[in-house]
Amino acid sequence: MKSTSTTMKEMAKQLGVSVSTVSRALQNHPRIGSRTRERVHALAESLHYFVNNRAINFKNKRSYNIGIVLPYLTEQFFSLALSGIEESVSAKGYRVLVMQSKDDYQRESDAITSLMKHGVDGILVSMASETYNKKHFHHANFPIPLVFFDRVIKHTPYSIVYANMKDAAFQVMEYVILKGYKKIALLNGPNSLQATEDRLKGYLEALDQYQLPTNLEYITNINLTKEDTRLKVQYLLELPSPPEVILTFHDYIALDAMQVCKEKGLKINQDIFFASFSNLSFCDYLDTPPIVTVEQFPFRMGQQAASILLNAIESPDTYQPQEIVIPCKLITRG
Amino acid sequence: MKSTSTTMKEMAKQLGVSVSTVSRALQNHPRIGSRTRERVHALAESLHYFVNNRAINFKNKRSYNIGIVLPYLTEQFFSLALSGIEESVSAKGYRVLVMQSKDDYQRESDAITSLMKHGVDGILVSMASETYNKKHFHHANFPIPLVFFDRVIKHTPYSIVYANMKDAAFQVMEYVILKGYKKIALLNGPNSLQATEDRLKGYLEALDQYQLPTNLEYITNINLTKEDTRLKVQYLLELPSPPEVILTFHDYIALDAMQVCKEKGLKINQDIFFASFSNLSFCDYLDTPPIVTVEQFPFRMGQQAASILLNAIESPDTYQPQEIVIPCKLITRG
DNA sequence: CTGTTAGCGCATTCAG
DNA sequence: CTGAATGCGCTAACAG
Repeated sequence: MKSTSTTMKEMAKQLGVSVSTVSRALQNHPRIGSRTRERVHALAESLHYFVNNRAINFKNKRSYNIGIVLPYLTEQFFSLALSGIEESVSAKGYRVLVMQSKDDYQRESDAITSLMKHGVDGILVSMASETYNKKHFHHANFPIPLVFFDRVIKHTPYSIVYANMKDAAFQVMEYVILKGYKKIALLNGPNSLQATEDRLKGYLEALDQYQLPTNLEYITNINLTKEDTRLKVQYLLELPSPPEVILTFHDYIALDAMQVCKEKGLKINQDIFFASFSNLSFCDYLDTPPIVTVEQFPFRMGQQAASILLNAIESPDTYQPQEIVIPCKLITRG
Repeated sequence: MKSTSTTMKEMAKQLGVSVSTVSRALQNHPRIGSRTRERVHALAESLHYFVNNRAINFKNKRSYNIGIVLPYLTEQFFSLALSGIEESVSAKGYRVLVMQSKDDYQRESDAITSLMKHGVDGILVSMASETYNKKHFHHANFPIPLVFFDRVIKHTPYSIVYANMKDAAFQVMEYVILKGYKKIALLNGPNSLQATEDRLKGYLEALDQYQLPTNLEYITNINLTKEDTRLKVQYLLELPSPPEVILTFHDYIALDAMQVCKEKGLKINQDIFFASFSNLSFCDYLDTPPIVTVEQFPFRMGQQAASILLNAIESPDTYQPQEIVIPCKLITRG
């Protein structure tokens, strides 16, 4: 008894009128007899009729669905961004289709294809860290608009929204250097990410500007897994001259790195210090948080990206891909 | 130049064949000339043709979209559950449409309506705390299957998946009582939630079983906002005989409650203790975490709920609403 | 092996 | 004021 939903057709039949009459009655079209309108409405009510928006959208080649592809829903940064996106688009009558790439190229590519075939009106992407090949985006842009946020590709025909991480990295370093530390390691992300490059640039620029030596042993990359973090922190701690401060890719990494240090008997914010990015809310509850971090405003970033995408969807003729750089805010603790 | 995507119709015209031939060629139908098939595939390739799945789904009255309505994407519990849902359904070719109710009745009701009209294949809901009226769910069940998770309504025709919070509350209390504490307050959630009632039952049962007096002053409800938490914690601390332990609705609340205590000069896990629910990952990084909490397995809960829903969608004839109670696991610290 | 027809649910011409 | 016809993109039953 797969009770299928009521259609206009059935109602038309029951009332002995045409489908177009039912359609007009339902949308309170001016040129409809009030008598007929009443009858249609009454029947619709009793049959619990509700429109099949998919039919309408299908006809209009619109879905009012926005696709989102991001690495992990469980990372606070992304769930905040998603929340901003959802808030923005739902206010304009759109819905959000989320897919996780889990930092995997194939999953990301499949997700994009799936969204395209399904006919979303636009796509928002924060790239997987393992995405070196960017082909899967290129066939996606037409005819569906695509906007990158946070993990973006620069110099492409797409709009991008991201935080100025080079500047942020510089500021963080500046803060640490002015605190008097000289041996500062960088636990950076994977090289496939623009954000990794930007952090490195800011890091190097700060060392340069404050005339500190660049020690290549202090610069290391991780693939964002816990295991790799552990490995690289151990490596740093076992250097002949271990760092005083570790600048980590973001707060999650800092937390795991801290664990490793604690296991080695080091006291955080005493024997070793951390600087970081992201300003995740739970750091406020820590007794030994990173001494400095960066607020990247993921919620706002999501809203911005969504707003650009909606604009691209609703005014395709005047739309020009744009690049929005969100300034970061330094958060210092002691 | 709103470049609309290529259709089979166009390709058929270009090749001088019928649309059905193109359709068959594309899906490698057995009864098609290999010559024709090649030509069609070649053209499809060069035109970057991809199927419009919406047309197919529309025809088949399926969307392969699952709607999710939950309070907040930013709460770790829900993002974990969503992650489990996304993982389960995407493995079976479904996509996930998320909407946040923000614990608001109207938003929740609108979300459900929007999803229904849009024609999702099924809906997963974790109820808004302000949802007292349950009407909006009832018209939703036909013809779309609906499954509640975590914040469920018992005794309804819907499937429900939830953690056994009464049992969990009892176990937490038992642990606290056996530690020797007698003055235990309950900072419970809003009464609209089943989980609130369950926690209260477990709390009372434990007091009863261990023959401790029930002090009504120790039992208080909050609406899950930071402000209300602050208010109620202050109330508890100002009682003539303040509690030694506060059992909070979940870890987020515990964190905020701890802040209030710290501001009053109390030392956590010394002057006052906390017990809680949820076992959020960041608590592992705290120096003074709740002494006991409950792992509710939100990821698995999401998976379970998704699997029941998919089953309801794919085998509607044999589907029977079911009630899955996920056992919790006590996490003790110190 | 291939073309013709019908239809999914609806809005929208165009005719009365 | 209302009905008939058309089409959105595609598949499938029915004919050849």
